[in-house]
Amino acid sequence: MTQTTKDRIIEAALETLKEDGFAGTSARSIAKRGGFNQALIFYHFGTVNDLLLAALDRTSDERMTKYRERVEHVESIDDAVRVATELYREDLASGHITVLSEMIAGSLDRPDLGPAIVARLEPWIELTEDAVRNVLERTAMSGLVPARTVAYAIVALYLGVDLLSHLERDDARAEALFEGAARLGALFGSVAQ
Amino acid sequence: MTQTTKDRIIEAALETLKEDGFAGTSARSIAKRGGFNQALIFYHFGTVNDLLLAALDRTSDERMTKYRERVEHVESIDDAVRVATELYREDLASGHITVLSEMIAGSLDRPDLGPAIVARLEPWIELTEDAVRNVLERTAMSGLVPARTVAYAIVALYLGVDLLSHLERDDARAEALFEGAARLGALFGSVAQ
Amino acid sequence: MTQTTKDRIIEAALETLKEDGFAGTSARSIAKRGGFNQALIFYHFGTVNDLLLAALDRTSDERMTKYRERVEHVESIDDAVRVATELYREDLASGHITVLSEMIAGSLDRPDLGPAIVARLEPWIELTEDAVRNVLERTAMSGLVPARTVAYAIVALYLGVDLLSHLERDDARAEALFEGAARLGALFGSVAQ
Amino acid sequence: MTQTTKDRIIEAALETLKEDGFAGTSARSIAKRGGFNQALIFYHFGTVNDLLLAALDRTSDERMTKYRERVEHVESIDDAVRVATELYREDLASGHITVLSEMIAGSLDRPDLGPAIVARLEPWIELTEDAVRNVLERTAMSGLVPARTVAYAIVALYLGVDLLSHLERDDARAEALFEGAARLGALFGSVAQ
DNA sequence: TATGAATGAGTTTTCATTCAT
DNA sequence: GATGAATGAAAACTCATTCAT
Repeated sequence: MTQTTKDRIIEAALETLKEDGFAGTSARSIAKRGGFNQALIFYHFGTVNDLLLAALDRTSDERMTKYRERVEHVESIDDAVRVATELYREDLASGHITVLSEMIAGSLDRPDLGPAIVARLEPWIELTEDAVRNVLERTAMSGLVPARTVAYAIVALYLGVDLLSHLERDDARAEALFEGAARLGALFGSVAQ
Repeated sequence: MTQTTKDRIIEAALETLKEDGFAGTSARSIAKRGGFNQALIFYHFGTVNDLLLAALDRTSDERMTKYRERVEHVESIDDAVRVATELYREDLASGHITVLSEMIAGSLDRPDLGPAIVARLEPWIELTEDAVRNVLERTAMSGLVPARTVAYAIVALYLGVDLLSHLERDDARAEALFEGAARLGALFGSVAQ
Repeated sequence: MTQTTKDRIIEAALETLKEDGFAGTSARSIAKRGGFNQALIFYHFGTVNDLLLAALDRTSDERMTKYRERVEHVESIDDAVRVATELYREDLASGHITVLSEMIAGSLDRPDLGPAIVARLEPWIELTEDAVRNVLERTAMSGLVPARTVAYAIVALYLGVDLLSHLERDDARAEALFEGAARLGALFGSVAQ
Repeated sequence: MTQTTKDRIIEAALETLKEDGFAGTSARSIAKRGGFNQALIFYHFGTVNDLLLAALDRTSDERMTKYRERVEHVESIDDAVRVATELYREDLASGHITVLSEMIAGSLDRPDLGPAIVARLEPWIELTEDAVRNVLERTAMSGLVPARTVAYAIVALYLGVDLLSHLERDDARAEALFEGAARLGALFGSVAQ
């Protein structure tokens, strides 16, 4: 299947976001990287913002599919930690984390982008909520704490870890965190079951 | 005591950061808000970056003092959650959260700011580590998981929550999270002691 | 043939260089004189430096063509002095001298411009060297002094005279110098042949 | 004898001119190098321009004294070339050439500096004229060409060589020129006497 | 669809100079 | 004499966006 122009533009935007960061991602830099005319961006997407959102949607959709597949089969805390670790590593390798961090960070103070980003975060919280509910029910821990709040905490934690790894340009601490979580998960698992 | 010009500039920078966000914080906008000449910033701070870092240091120092006082007396999980909640609310009210979020987010892809921010984050992780170690020791849970990793997770979570609240311009979810933590804390407290 | 925008910009730059001097030649002043937007300069030339060099190349190329034509037929010292005088007068009238002087002077302590200027001077030294060699050979004076050194001296002298005329805003002394050269040339010519 | 503040400022200006070039010589950079307050420049010299001229006068006066001593005893073309070569080398070593070049180049298009520079050049032309006349008379060549014009040519040549050496950051060609002059001088000397 | 050209508003930073103390 | 603070104007350059073709 031939790649449409819109696709080419979105891909150039994603690459630019990964390589140059949000601040380095301008109509000019995207067009240069993609080898097309600046104006094409405005023809196809109207504004740079809209292109950026489309690009975020692109990676998010891809990742969301993968996440759904895996999360469905999570049954225990052990499972949950293992799957989360795997997905995190994939996110990191694919650059999805970079794009997400850059977009969130870059959108913080842009009234035109912020709300759109928030909306795009919601499905992730819901997905996480499903998984949390799954685990809580099976481990007879439901009722202790609302699944929604736990999900929110997990997403917030994920986001914070992303930002910090990104800032430090080092994910050693994130890895240590996942390891710690694995150990705790094992412990709780044995207690809770 | 009369306020020095440097103070006035720092305060204008903080206000601008709070009101207009990182992207809206330029030499021009700061000077306009503070009612002084743009060039004065460069006279006193050399670069905009340096002013921004000085401003961040200013709020951070103030908060750090408060945090230290309170964290010292934390002895139980209950304590820890209660103090964290209080401090979070103060952070929110004072605007410190806004400034911190904006600075971290804005610095993500600025090679000149990023490392400086990372360095400024370290004392917070250490402070948290002390508190965590305190609690772990007193609740006979040390050894389960390294205090440093827990501290890192807490700071990352705090950061993530800040960013999300900031993005949503609503802290209801953060409040729910603290409430949930209080409940969990109570539960664990009774178990662990 | 219609004039391209690049041409318009180059011409505005040359005019500004002639009227306002190197120090007075900024993106703003060029754009104002040419009646176009400042940003157009950066769109077409990337930097002000590059525009300035393009402008210098423009006049230099024009003059170089003329010089080559005339220098080819130089056979005697008389010829040489006569042609040099004519060319100098044309240079003066066309403003080429002004542009050259301004660019050289202005580039003295600009590490980004200096080397580019030096490179652009070389062809002129070579052209002069050819002419000098021509004359030396025909007048049986070769061997006395290296043609290259004489060429260097002539270019340096030309440059010095340009600067001084420019500084004084008066070329009477330059004219006197050419007259003196003519007289000397006649004398030497009769001796050397 | 203690050094006056004016002296300190002038020296700082000269050093800055030598190290940073004309464009790098601002009130701020001079003050920084000299370790005094910017405003002191304006207190003592009124404007930066006036300080620069005072600095030029300082080196020029020093060199002029030296030149006069040596030029007085010039009697032959050989002498003239030898003395000129020595003085040039001293000028180069002392940095006087740098200051002179920078000032002339920098003043080209500044209506406030240009004329002042021209005035300061005149004594040098006169000094050269004396030397030329000396030599011409003793070598029975007077009448061939006006001493004044020859002097003008020599000064222009000197200036051109300075600028070119300065631009190239290499004085090899200037040295070659002096050598060539020495050879020619020897030849002419033998013919003319 | 696509593009090269064009623009107005914005950025950080540096400048010579002034002024109150 | 000397200084720290302050200022208005200017510099080069980048931005998202528009427009005619």
